[in-house]
Amino acid sequence: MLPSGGKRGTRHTQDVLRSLEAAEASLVEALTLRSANVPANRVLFDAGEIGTNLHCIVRGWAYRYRTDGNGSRQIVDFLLPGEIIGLPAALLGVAEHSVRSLTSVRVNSLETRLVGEAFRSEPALALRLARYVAASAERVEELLTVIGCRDAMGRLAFLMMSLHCRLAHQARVDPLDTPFPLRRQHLADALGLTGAHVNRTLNRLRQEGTAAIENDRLAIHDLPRLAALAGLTVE
Amino acid sequence: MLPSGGKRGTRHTQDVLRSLEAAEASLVEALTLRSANVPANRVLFDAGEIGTNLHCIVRGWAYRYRTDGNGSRQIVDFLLPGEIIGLPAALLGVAEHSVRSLTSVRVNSLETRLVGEAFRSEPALALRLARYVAASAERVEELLTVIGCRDAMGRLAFLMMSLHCRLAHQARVDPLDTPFPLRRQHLADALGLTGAHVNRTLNRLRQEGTAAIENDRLAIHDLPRLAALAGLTVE
DNA sequence: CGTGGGCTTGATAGTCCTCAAGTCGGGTGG
DNA sequence: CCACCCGACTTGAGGACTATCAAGCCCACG
Repeated sequence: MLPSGGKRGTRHTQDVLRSLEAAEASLVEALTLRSANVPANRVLFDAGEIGTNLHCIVRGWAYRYRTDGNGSRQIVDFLLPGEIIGLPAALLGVAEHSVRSLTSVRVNSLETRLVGEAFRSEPALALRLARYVAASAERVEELLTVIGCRDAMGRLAFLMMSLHCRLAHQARVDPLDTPFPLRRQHLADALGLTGAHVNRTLNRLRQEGTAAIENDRLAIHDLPRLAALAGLTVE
Repeated sequence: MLPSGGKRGTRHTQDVLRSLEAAEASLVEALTLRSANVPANRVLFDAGEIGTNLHCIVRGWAYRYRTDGNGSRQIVDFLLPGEIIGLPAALLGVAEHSVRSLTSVRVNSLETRLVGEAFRSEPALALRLARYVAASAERVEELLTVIGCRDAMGRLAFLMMSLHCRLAHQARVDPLDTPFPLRRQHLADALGLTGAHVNRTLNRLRQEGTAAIENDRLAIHDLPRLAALAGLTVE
C-alpha cells in the first residue's frame, strides 16, 4: 500500500519534517538555507509572488490569508511551530495567499528545490508533503463548513477548540491557560465577523462561564459546553 | 526544478489524468477497475469510510460536502468531468467529506493503490496528483474568502463566474447558455445562505439584467458586471 | 388525477454590521 | 519620570442583511 511516512498512520498536520528517515533528513538538511527571526505582524510572503522560498516555523505563530479586493481579508489558517509555509506556492508556482507572522517567529528557510527533489528521489518525503497539503486542506474545509453553517457563538467556540486541540497535540497544554495571541480582528477576519461582534460574543462566552480570553491566553472553563458549541463530539 | 507534469506550467485543476506520458498512462490503465453510471443525487462515497476507491469523473457533475451535526451541510466544491474523487481520502486514509452526484454521472473506478504506486515509481504522476490536491485546496480557500467577505449578491456572482470559467477552460461555452444543473438548495448550501434568500437574490440579478438561471442553464447577460460583483478583475 | 419536489413570495424576527465615541494600557520621546 | 500617542478594546444606537416560517404555485412523474 502507501509507503508509510512515519510510525503512525495518523494525520500529519503539523509534524511535517519530524522523525524522518535518515535519507530524507539529510536531503532536508542539505537544502536548508538559514534560520531567521521575524517580528510580529510582518509579511512573510505575499500573494502573487513566484519562486518564493519555503519556510518551516520553528517558534511562534503565523497565519495565511487572502485579500478580497475590498480591502477586507479572510484568514484561511493559522500556522503553528513545525508547519511549512509556501508549500502550495512551491507546488503550483504561484502563491494565491499571503502569510504574516502573528507573534514573533523563528523560521528555517528551505530551498524550493526541495519539493522537486523529494518527488524525484525521496518518495516517502514527497508523500509526507502531499499529506500535509491534504491535511491543511481538510482544516480549511472544516473552517468553511463552520462559517457557512454556524452563528458567531459556534464559530468562536470552534476556533478556540481547534487551536487548543492542535496545541495539545504536540505538548501538554492546560485548558485553563492555553496560548492565544490572536487580536479581536484576527478572530473576526478568520470567522467572517466584525471585531465589534466578536467582542460582544466573547463577552457572552465569558459571562456564561464557558471560556475567556485574557492576556493572550485562553481559559476554557467549561470544556464540554465549548466542544458542544463548536459542534464537536466530546470524546 | 520540478519535473513538469504536462506541457504547460498552468494549474492542473481538472485535467488530472489527461495527456500523460506513456509510462504514467499505462500505470493508470492497469489500475482502472471499471466504468459505471450513477444516477443523479446518489452518494458516491461518505465521510468516515476507509479504503474507498478512487473515481475519475467521465461525464456529469458531482459535489463534495460536509455535514455539520445540525443536519445542515456545506458544499465545499463542485466536481466536473476529468476530476478525481477520493484523492484526499486515499492520501490521508479517511474521508472527511462526502460526495454526491449532482447530475447523472459516469465514473471510472481506480484502485486506491494507484496513489502509492505513483509515489513509488512515477514521480511525475505523483506530482500531478499533489498539484491537483493543492489546486483543489486553492478553490476551497477562494470560496471561503468569498463567504467570509461578501454578501449574497457577491457570493452568487462568484459561483456563477467560477463555474462558467471552469467549464470554459475545457471547451467553448456560450456565456448565454452555460450548463448549470444546481438547485436553489445547492446554491444555498454552497454559499452559506438559505434557499429562500438565494431565490430573492437570483431575482435581483435577473431583474437588473446581469444573469439568470433557467432550465438548468445559466445566461450571463452582463459579464463585466457579474465579474465585478464576483470580485474578479476583468481581463 | 393525485402526489411530491422544487420554486416563489410574504411577513416577521433575529443576527450581525456600521458608525461612532469613549476607555485603557503600553510605548515613545521629551 | 511624565506627557503624549497610538493601537486595541469596549460599548451603544440604529439599520441592513439574512433567516425563519408558512403558504401557494407549478410541473414532472407515477
